[in-house]
Amino acid sequence: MSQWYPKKGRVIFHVDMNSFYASVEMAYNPKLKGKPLAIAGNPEERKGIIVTSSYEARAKGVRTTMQLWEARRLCPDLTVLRPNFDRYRTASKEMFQMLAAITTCVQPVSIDEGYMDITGTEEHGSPIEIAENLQQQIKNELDLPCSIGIAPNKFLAKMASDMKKPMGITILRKRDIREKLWPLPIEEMYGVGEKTAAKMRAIDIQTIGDLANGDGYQLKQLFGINGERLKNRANGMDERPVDPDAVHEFKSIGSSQTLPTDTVDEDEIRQLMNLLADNVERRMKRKQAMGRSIQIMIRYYDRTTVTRSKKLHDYIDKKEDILYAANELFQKHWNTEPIRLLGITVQDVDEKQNIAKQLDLFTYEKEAEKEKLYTTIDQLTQKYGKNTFKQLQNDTDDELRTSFQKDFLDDYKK
DNA sequence: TCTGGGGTCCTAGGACCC
DNA sequence: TCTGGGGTCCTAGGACCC
Repeated sequence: MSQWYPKKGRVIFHVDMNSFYASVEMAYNPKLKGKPLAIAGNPEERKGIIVTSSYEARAKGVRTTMQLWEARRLCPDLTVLRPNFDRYRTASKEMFQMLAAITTCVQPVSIDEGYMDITGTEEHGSPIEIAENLQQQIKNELDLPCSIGIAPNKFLAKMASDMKKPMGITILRKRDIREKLWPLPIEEMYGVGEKTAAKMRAIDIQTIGDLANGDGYQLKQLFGINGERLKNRANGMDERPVDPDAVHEFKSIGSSQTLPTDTVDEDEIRQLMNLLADNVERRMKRKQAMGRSIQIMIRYYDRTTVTRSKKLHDYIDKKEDILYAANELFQKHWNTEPIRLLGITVQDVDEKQNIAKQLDLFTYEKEAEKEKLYTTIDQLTQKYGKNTFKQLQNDTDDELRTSFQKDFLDDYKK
């Protein structure tokens, strides 16, 4: 007979900073508090889009990705600041330290949000007490608002943190799903974007509840593995662990930039490629990383975008190597039409220390192999004398013969 | 006078090997 | 002697998220 165990669920937090960049600026300069504030790119260079805005600005209709001129039209007294990433990184670091003081099982997802698995941290209090204390601490010490979702898994915690902003704490248990999650329109589900939402509405899935009760076969046909996954999540199922190491396992480092105006000028293009390679090198140095694939992105005047990539023979991290590989791809694939944006990304990235380990292992294996082969050669030489190499040529053991020929035979003859 | 810049994950076809 | 099917790598593109 199988024994009945009480099901021991997890307790997951999703901590989400509210309008993070704008809030950091307000904490830095309290005179901005209570005013409509937006962080935006350079208005002179057609990159003037809203990155983040304060709740006061949102109340006037200002939205992320909106053109700056449009935001100003909706909200004439809008204060606009350029992003100050160093400031945001510093605040982010301090925030994550507060999370880490509660549990080491913290997974940063982006600069302003992260998951925590607080299962088994009862000494800090009940989940709600922990959340309330954490939220207050972030508010008191950093002057920053956040929302916290509490749930048995990552997906539900993420959805929960979205339900009450700013400064919300929301619990979303399995038994709350029907009432709190299912009525939401399908596009509010994490993982469902514009395209997927449109496709779902076309098959009459309007809410998360419709998805939860949708035809699994049809969803699989239409969306593949993602259809199954989304349906499971809509039913509150998500086994993904909170992974504190994920943040170190980054896979690519890139830089891209939109030109002030579309161009075919090769000097201008060269200058930009140079700048991008510089950015990538700097960020790779900062992360102590190297990579062995290179990708370029060309967005043309009409916004059609191509990416071209190439696997390299060696790991690279130097600007000259990045630039050389990127230029090669660019020369080969540019169709000479006016360019709007260029990007360079180094992929297959790993931390230097890991690469060193891989190389060490590789070298070690080579050495061991070599040792083994020398021993074999010695034995063969004893047996065949001068005819050893002739014997090897005729050896029917393909693997052995090619190994000898390729790597070591010449060496040994000397 | 549209739509930035940083990423991740998934799919799909062709090459190549067994 | 014209043929199966599986696995992995490489490349390109698309969807999504913040």
